[in-house]
Amino acid sequence: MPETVSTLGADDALESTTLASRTFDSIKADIIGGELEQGTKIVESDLALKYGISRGPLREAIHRLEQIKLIVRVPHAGSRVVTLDSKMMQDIYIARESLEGMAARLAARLMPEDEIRALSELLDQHEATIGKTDGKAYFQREGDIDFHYRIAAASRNQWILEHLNGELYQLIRMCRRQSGQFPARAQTALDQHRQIAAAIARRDQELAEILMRRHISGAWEIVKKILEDRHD
Amino acid sequence: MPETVSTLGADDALESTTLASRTFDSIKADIIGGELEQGTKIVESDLALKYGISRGPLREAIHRLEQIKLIVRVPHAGSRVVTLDSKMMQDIYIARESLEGMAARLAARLMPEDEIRALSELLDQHEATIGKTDGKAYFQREGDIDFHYRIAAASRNQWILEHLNGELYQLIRMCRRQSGQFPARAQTALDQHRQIAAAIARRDQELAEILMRRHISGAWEIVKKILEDRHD
DNA sequence: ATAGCTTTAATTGTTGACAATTTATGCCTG
DNA sequence: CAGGCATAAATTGTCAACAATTAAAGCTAT
Repeated sequence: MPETVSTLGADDALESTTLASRTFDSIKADIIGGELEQGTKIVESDLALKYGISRGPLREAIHRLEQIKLIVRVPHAGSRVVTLDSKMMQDIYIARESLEGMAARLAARLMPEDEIRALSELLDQHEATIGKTDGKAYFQREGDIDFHYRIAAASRNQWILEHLNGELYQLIRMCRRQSGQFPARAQTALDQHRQIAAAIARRDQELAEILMRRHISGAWEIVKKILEDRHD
Repeated sequence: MPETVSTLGADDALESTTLASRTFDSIKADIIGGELEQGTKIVESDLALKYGISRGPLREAIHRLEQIKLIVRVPHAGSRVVTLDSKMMQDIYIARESLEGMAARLAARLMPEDEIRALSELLDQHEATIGKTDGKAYFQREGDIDFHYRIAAASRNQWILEHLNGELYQLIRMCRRQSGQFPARAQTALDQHRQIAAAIARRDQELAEILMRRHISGAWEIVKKILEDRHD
């Protein structure tokens, strides 16, 4: 089992510096993991008790979760776990298409050769994983995010990186959990990843951006279809 | 003096529902306006006293300002007003180019006819303003943001709209204040706005996106040059 | 005189109590 | 019996005191 989750940098830091920060991570994990179901009412006193802290830091955690759009909050009324409807998912995928397309363009210009090599090796690992596990969904997905994360990081654009990694990828994880498994797409995705990596290696900015955008909008079309089929 | 600031939706709500929210708006205005200079150390007790509230809501305001990147905060050490260096500005303009390009594409697809007409009338007002005031900088700038805001809104993409309006436009305002005036560009910008509006009216998604991206990357080139000339 | 350690002050993180607002309950009236 | 007003409960917003951590000042030793 290859250790491809190393560069993720999201679920680390459980031993963080502050109570609010740790609680933020915990709740985030609970929401993404599904322990806290979508639409659940968040009651500050209850959660404070549950996580064994006082309401102060908990409020801070909630506010940060609101910024990430994992929680919606109406003043004086309370907050609930976000419920992802089709429209919101579409908005997220479109924003991601735009930002990651630009990231791929920048990566083609700026990614150093050794990182490009490492990216290629990562895709080799993915191919091996697909062969072995017949597309065991979980690792595929984390591997997919790992690929996208590396390109975002290679853009050397702090704003884009933070918003992809801190916000959009979390929501994408939730979208995927909601729309269930689609292991058939594993090989297709890998092929597209290879093409994108090749464009970056060739320093073809234009193509890298186009391929990335096509890759993501394609992913959205799949998710969209699944959601439509379900609601009939 | 035409009232073109109506659709802005940013500096409104001084009579908001909660203390933290009002304070957030006040501090934000003070930072953008320059009363709180870049790099200023933020001391919670001092600010709480200055704004006449307790540290609780003030902390919430600070955290929100941190999310918007108007304040940088290191745990246990304190927070300062952000200092915009050239790299950060570039990151912001690039992110904006990506997102607004996509917004323009979506607007070309989705903007209703009456909004397109209103957009055109807005540009007429801008032209009149340029003629009358010989490019009085302030109104030009707010007018410019007004134009861009309408397109972002027309994208009907909540994520993009919130992040442009809530985060990037504020930072752009700071960038502009820092790089000083350049009234010569007023007519150029207006021409480009006209072309973008025309592409949207023609429902030409591809062209609308390309023109918007060119418009913004051009704006960055100007700002960049000013910053370089200054530091020599 | 300076480098490094110790002690002190300033600032942030956390807590529990209090005030304001909203939502739910129940009573009264038409 | 239904609708609306008044009251009560629950929940969020705000405050001021306390604990923990970091930055600064002062001191000693080389």
